[in-house]
Amino acid sequence: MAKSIYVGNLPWSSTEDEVRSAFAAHGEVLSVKLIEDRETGRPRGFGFVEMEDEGALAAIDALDGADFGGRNIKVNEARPRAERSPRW
DNA sequence: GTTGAGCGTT
Repeated sequence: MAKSIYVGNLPWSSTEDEVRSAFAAHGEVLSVKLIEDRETGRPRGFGFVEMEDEGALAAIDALDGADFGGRNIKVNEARPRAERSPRW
């Protein structure tokens, strides 16, 4: 299973490809998800990255507070999210 | 054409 990573303080002009490239340098990136306002469609400036456990820890330790697009991003382990479709 | 702490919906 993979580990979810929260990435905040991102530039509004940043893309998933940039985030994926930055995280891919420290481990295998399974998926990248940038969150944007579902109502207005504007980027919220943060996102989530799925990586393997060791890669996630390495990326968090290496990219937390690192310079990304001219800003120091915040990288931490993401909080558990509610299931999209409960089976019961 | 804007803004700046935060935790997501495919």
